[in-house]
Amino acid sequence: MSLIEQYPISVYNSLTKQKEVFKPLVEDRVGMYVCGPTVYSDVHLGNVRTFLSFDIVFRYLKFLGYKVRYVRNITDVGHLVGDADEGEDKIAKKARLEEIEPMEVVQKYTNGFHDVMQLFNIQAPSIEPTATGHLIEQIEFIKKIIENGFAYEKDGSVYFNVRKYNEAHQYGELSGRNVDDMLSNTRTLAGQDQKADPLDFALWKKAEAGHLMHWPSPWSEGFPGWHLECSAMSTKYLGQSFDIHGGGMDLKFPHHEAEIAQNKGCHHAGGANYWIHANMLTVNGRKMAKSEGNGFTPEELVTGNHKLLERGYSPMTVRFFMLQSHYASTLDFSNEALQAAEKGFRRLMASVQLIDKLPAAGTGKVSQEKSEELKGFIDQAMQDLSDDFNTAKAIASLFEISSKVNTYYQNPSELAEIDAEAFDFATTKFKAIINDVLGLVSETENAAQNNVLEGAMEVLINLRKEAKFSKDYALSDKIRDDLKTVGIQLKDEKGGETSFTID
RNA sequence: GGCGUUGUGGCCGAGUGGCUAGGCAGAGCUCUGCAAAAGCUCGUACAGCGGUUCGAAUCCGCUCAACGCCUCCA
Repeated sequence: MSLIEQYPISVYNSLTKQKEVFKPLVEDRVGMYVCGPTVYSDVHLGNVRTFLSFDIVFRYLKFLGYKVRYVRNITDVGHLVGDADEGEDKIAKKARLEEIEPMEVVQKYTNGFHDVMQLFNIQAPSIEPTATGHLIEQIEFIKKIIENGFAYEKDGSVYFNVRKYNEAHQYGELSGRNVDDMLSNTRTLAGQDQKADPLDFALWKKAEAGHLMHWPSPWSEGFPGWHLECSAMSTKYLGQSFDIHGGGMDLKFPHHEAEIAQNKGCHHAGGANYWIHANMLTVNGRKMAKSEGNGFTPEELVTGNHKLLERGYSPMTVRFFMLQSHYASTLDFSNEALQAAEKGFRRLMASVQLIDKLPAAGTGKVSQEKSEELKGFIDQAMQDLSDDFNTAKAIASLFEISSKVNTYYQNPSELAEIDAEAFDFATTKFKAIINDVLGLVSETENAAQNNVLEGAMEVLINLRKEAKFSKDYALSDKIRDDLKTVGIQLKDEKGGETSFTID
């Protein structure tokens, strides 16, 4: 029985607003599209959370044995600069500010984005298409929507006709809005722009004089609308219908709503069967966002160089911290919470490393009950992961195994009662879930594996042993305390051996 | 105003109609020359008010509080 059959996934589908059993269109294969970053500034921690959430989905699907094509775009055409800025391309604006080529901005922040993804051990998608690389596809997409009568041209720009679309389909099916409500809400705001209706949105926009990024099209020299790229690229790489579409909660409306409308307006299929939305990272209860001034870059996070940070936190600590909550819940950041996560993470990883130091299992009278209990934690963790990717719950089971491992180390007679096969199964899966699914890796291993350091530590440990042997506790304690102040913790083990860990 | 979400013990955070979430912090004990680490034990939490039910933190209603999105326009 394959893992896919053994642990069927259920997922909360934003489109139907209920938890559903996940069934891909093609057996054992999954197509997933996630809205990527707009590369006009550094990503902050809130962005990281979204991409981490889908990293888990990606990793877990693969872990179960699915073949996954994961497409995550790079938005390099640029959207509107928020707040006060008046209708100017985000990237063009930034470019003029820094007096460099728009594509230079794009390259710089794309590189930066990749660095951040790597820092947090977030895997690269299968395909990472750019909007500027798919102008032709987008233009063709618009042509079809016009042909189908759901879009119109006005002065070189093309707009999606929401009202017309709504006659044949349902605009607002994802976000739970209806056209009439929206119309009555905006009647007073309807400006004198080119749109025939305030609800309409741009598919193609004619470039104003001085606009830096523009391309030729049948309608004008201009650029594509900001919802379009995802429709065009998901269709190209995953097909008109595919399995999963993900993104941040804040993209649900209007972005994803428009995407569905464009898809149906073009080829009648709405795109993804399952929509997954990751929730926001908050700081003191407020969404982390540039405009709030409460976002920090990964660099600030690691160094602790930010007014909200008491000190630095390692990337894996942050990753673990985020995985301790469910992706669909808001997660509130605080120094206290991060410090708690740091300790918990270390505890978990310490037990992973302890497994290799354990004696053989099953050397005594084997208890089936205890052996099954151990395997049960793995089973539970898998079930939890299959239950809407509940990493928080799965981690609870992992800590149970962690405790068991510690017990076995301290009391080998307990391990003697565990069936060797069961032990091997549980510990192998334990490591695999931590490393492959949760993407957590030890941050101390490399330092500890340094040969020179190992040698020096052996010298110190032996010196201390001699001091202890001659009951010179003042000296032995000094060695230990002084090492502690430089970040090395000595531990006197059961058998008289001494080990060390690096903070 | 519309749509959606949330409110859990000192902190962070899972959660199912009845059975211990888990992590961190705190208390006690064990081990230890002393530490550290680890193990064991402990707190009986679920915004408020009603209702459904044999039984609800978990279902329904109301109230309060908080948060997110809302056609801007490129």
